[in-house]
Amino acid sequence: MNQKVRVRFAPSPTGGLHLGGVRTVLYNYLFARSLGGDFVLRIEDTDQSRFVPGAEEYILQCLQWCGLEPDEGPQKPGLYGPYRQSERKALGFYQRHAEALIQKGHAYYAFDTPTELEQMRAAYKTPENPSPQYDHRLRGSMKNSLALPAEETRQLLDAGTPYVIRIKVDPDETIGFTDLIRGDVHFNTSQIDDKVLLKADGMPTYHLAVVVDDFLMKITHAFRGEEWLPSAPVHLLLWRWLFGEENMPRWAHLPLILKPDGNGKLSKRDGDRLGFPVFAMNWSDPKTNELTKGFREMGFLPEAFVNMLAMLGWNDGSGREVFTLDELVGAFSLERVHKNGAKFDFEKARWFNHEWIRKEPVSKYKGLVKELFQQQGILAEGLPPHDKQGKPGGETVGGTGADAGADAGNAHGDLHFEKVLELVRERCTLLTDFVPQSSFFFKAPATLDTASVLPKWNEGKKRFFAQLVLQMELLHSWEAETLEKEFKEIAAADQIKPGDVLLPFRVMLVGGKFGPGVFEIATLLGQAETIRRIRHGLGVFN
RNA sequence: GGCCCGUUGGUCAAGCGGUUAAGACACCGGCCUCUCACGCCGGUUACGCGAGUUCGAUUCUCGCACGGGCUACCA
Repeated sequence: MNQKVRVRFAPSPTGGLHLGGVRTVLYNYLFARSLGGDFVLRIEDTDQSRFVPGAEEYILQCLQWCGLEPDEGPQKPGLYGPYRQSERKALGFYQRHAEALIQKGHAYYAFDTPTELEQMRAAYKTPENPSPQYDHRLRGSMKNSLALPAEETRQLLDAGTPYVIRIKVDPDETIGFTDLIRGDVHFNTSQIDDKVLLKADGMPTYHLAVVVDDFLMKITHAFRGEEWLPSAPVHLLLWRWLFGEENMPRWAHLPLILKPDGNGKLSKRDGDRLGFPVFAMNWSDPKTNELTKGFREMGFLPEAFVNMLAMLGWNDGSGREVFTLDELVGAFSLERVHKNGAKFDFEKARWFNHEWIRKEPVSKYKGLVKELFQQQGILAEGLPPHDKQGKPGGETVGGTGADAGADAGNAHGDLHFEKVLELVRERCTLLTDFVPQSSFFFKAPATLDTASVLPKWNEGKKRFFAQLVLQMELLHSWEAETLEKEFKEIAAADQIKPGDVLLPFRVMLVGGKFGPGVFEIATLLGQAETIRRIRHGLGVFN
């Protein structure tokens, strides 16, 4: 009754970790945390043909990135190991239970070869029944221990003939269970086929493994995608015969995440096609070397990714959308999980990220942004950027302004770097946006948007900027307010509307028509660099 | 084909017998403004269809339609 809540995420190590997979983890996690339960990671590597090296480590890294780390798993064994099904198979966990089912008359040996199965399907296929099943109707005419004389079965077994073990589902019974999300669900056993439980290689299929492992690992609540609903009756039967239906975990079949356009469930292909990630992190297939982009590398904050996923199929009813993981733990309830699938909307995902970039302290992600700058060659570790550009040492202004502070590699530079991020963050949707939005702070623009300036460029403006440079050089304080005041005074003296020279000023500093307020920019740029850029701009425009 | 699940604006969704049917994203106007963004104001767009139950159905029931999932020695 009052047993401890235990949930599990049981992925197959076959490739990248899909959005839907992460959401399943998330709901598992939220449910377990909110009830003080355990969250277990179990690796379902029973299909050798689909096993991909590195996939397990990758999954773990994804969970770490998302902040959804399991309490137990292959790398953190608890009392219910091992946590890889291949290892559990080696211990005979599954074979034993499959045999037990045969003893009880609920399973049987089947010797049909893959070719024979194909032949059967071809032979019985009709327009009304396009996919004939190996079931109570057909098993009598197949090669199995139910149809064959006992003697022949023994001989086949003794001869080492490859076999599988199939569940024996008897017809005409209605079985059902109460799904935590969907309510009562019923099935008629006449529709259920004799699924393979143990494969010829001795590995269990998902059906046997999930039941045996959930029992052995004392799983109390099992979440999985809706695509599993049709096989739930098989699992229910297995529970009934093996461990008792009353011990079966409560099931919760989660709605699917669908393609944004058209219909069907979201696949990696859709992401490639529509230009957005589907995997949590970059995944490169070891066989094909094909690289698939992940949300992380695309510039998403894990907090935003998780938040977005949580809202895809659940909400707290209040209209609130932005939640931290801890807040989600507090607010989450299975009753409010939707039944219907949701089309994935990348725009909305971007919006969540934007919210999080604005919400989090920049210190939380400045390291990531710094890396992006370094990748682009805009910032080098430990080197003041302007020096790196080969400015003559003598020209370096000691102690004042941006030059001394632009080095993001030391404490002082760090502060400057944070100020820059602070200034541009609200126009960044993805972390990668910081590069185009603020690289001009560290590297003078390579080209200036002359098209926006030249048509209206004249002698008056030329004079104004020459005057501005002179005045700036005399300034002892370098703050946005005084700058703006100075700027406007010169304009007034020259009978120029400030609005007319603001845009050229901006273009000189950043290269184009974008960015935060010009005086804020100039402040962070520093006196020397600002003057330098104005001079350069004058050279270009004249 | 069969079985199962689902169906509120373009998308995510609130609603749980009586509402002018929330809100968010997107979109379209406007304001703010040195640019871009933010912010603010405003706008377009929805209960799949048909029966029933009821004084009254978006809400309950049943059909239909549509969408989705499954139908492997894959998970």
